Amino acid sequence: MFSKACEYGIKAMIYVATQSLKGDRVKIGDIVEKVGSPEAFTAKILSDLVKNGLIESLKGPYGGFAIQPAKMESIKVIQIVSVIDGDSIFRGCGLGLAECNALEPCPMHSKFVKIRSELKKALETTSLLELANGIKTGKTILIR
Amino acid sequence: MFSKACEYGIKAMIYVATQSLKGDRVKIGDIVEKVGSPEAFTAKILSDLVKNGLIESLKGPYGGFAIQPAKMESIKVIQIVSVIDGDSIFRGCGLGLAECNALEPCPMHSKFVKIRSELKKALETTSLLELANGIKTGKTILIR
DNA sequence: CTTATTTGCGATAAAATTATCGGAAATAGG
DNA sequence: CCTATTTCCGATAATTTTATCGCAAATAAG
Repeated sequence: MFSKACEYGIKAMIYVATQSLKGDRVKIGDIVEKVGSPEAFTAKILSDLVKNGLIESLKGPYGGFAIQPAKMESIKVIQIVSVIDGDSIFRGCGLGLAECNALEPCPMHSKFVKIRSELKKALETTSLLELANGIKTGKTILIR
Repeated sequence: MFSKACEYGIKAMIYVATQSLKGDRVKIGDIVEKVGSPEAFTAKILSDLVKNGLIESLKGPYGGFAIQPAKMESIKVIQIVSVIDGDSIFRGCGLGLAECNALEPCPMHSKFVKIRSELKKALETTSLLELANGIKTGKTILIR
């Protein structure tokens, strides 16, 4: 469904959020330990998310990554996915046609329309805060 | 969503089905022209589908690929997908956890459960005959 | 200003996916 | 049998994705 990069990015964002809720900045080594992802690769992805304003970073000692708690409610999963994987999951054709719409649909089009819109809706309505709270309360996990 | 290999495989199966409904065998060159996929790669995929009994092939002159019309109703898209991409779309965790279930869920688990089961259901209930008929009647297209 | 720390970034490498090539095996027809 | 045709199959190549490495840039603290 998502690329590895996207999976890592979402999980990293969630972990940083849980620590930012406690007022802690986190460094990359910390993140990858808690998320189970490769360090340099994850750093690249986070760098991308920084550029897109979804997370902030600070270099040097006492530096690391953080997300302002006030923003966590408004940051939705779809934004993270869009930055890393683009919008092909929602917009692209399930069978790879260059163009595919109700007028000239691929054979699976009608079957996919509903599923895609539900996926999009789920990602649009799920906030980072909600996901971070799941981890905080121990209801969900980031690694296994 | 699906791999390129899977997209090609599904479209090739649909095209072969439309021709088999007319009693025609089709060769690989014919298929890739109608489906817009690379020849040798598509041949590999079809070979895989032959091994798994979803389509039959015949070598030599007047040979090619065919699907018995009587089987088209019982061949569901999920079988094609399973042969080519496996079942990770239905069974795997959306965030890549090795194990992820209602007891120890990833943060997105509850959001994905419904979408995945609907996707699975759609693929389970969509038959090759149905898709081939869409092409036959001109309601859907395979290439663009 | 110097040092230690940490992200940023470009180059590179490894692995997976997608794609091509050449020839072997099968088969229909003359 | 011989030939033409077509799938099958192993090797290889190209591309994309995933991952690593080394060093530059920034920054906090003494």
